[in-house]
Amino acid sequence: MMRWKKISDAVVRRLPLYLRVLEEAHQSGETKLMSSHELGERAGVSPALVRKDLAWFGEFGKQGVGYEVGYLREELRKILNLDREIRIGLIGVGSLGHALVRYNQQRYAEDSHFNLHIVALFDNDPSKVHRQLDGMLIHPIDALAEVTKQERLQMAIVTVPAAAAQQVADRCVEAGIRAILNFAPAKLVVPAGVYLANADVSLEMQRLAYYLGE
Amino acid sequence: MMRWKKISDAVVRRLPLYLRVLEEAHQSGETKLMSSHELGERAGVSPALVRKDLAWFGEFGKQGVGYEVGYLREELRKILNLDREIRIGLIGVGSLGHALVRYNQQRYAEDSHFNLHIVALFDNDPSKVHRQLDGMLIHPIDALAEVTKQERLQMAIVTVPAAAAQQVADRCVEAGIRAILNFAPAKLVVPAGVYLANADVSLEMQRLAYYLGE
DNA sequence: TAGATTGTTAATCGATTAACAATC
DNA sequence: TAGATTGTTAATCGATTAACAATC
Repeated sequence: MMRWKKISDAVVRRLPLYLRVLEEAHQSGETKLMSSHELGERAGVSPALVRKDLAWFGEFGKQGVGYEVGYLREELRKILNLDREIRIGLIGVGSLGHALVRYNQQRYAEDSHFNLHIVALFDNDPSKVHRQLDGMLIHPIDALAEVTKQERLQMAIVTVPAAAAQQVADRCVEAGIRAILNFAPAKLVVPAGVYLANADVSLEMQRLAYYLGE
Repeated sequence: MMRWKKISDAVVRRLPLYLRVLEEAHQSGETKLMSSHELGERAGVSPALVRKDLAWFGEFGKQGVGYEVGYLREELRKILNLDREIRIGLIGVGSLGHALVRYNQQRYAEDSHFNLHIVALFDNDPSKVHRQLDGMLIHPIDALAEVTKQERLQMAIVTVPAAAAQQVADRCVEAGIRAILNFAPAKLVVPAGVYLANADVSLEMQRLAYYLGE
C-alpha cells in the first residue's frame, strides 16, 4: 500500500486502542456516531490527540457530528492492515508458546474479524518436532525459510529461551519475515525494514516493582 | 523508602534494561567496569541518556573510569525494589496464566537473585478452585483480600477474560495490591497510587501489523 | 439558524542530545 | 601528567495541548 509521510511510533501505538473502542461499540451496536471526546475518553487519550492522530491518515469525521463508528472502524482496520488475514509463525513451543497458540486459536475462531492467525509452529526439541499440536505440525527451525514461503508467513512470534533468540531472529529475517514479536528476555538486533516489538514479561514486572517503593 | 523528586516513566522503563545488561556482565564475569557508552550500546540507549537516567538517583560512576558493574547492579536492584522478594498473586489460571506461573517458577528456581515470585493463585472456575497447580492451591477470587494479607502480596497478574478484568482489578485495589500487570485486552481504570502495566498481546500484534503495509 | 465538533495551526511541555567543566 | 569518562547544563528535537476557523 502506498503510504503517507513518516508516522511516528507514538501515533501507531494508539491506533489499536482506538480500534478496540470502535470494535466494542460496533459489536454492541450501542451507537452509530462517536466524538473525539468519547473515543478519547474510552481509549485513555485526549480528544485533541485523537483528532490529530486520525488526521495523519485522512479526514474521517464530520464537523459538528463526530465519527461514524462503522466507517472509522473499517478505515482503521485498513490502516493497520487488519482487513485481511495476517499469517503468523510461532517459534518455540514451550508452555508460553503453547498458551499463545491456544489463545490465538480461540480468539480467531470466536471473532471472524480477528485476522491475526498463527498458522505454523517451529521448535528444535526432538521430542516436539514433527508432532502435532492443536492441529498444527511442529516444524524444525531449519524449515523456517521453506515454510515461510509455503505458508506465506508475514510475522513471527519468538518464544524460545533468551540464549537462542537472536539466532532465531536472524533466521526469521533471512526467511523474509518483516515483523517479529519477541517474548524472550533478550535485546534483539534486526536490520532496518524489519519491525520488532518486545513483550518481555519480566521487564514489565521489574518496571512495576519500582513503584512499590513509593 | 524515601524517594527523590518525581521520576518520569520514560526513565523508569529503561532501568530494567540497564539492569539486564549489568546482570549479564556480572554473571559472566566478563568485566568489572563499564562505561556509559558500552552500557548504552548493549541496552539500546544513547550514552548521554544512560548518564542522565542514572544521575536522577545518585552518582554511581567515576570520571575517567566508568561504572563498577557489581556496584551499579546492586544499586539498580535497590532502586527497583528487587533486592528483596516481591510476592505476586496471579488471577485467572487459564493456559496463559498457567504458562506464566511455570515460567516464573523456573526463573525463580534457576536464578537466586530473581526476586519476583508468584506465590498465590486465584480463579473462579469451580473445576479449578481448591485444586493444586504446580504445588500451589487455587483460591476463589473472593479470597483475594484475605490471601493478600496472609501471603503479603504486593503485585497481581491479571489473566482473566476481558469481561471480568475490571472487576478483578477493583478487587485487587480493595485488597491493597499496589501494582497490577494486566494481560486482558481491556482498558483498566485504577485509582492514583495503584500502578498498572499492560501486556496485551493482541495490541502489540496489531501495532506490528501496521508496518507490514510499508 | 444555533450548537457542536472537526481538522489544523500555534503554543507549550517534556524528553533527548550535544557540549563541556570537573576529575579520576 | 595525558587521556578518558562522568555529571550536568544548555540546545534541540518531538510530542501533546490549546485554541479556533471551518462547517456540518
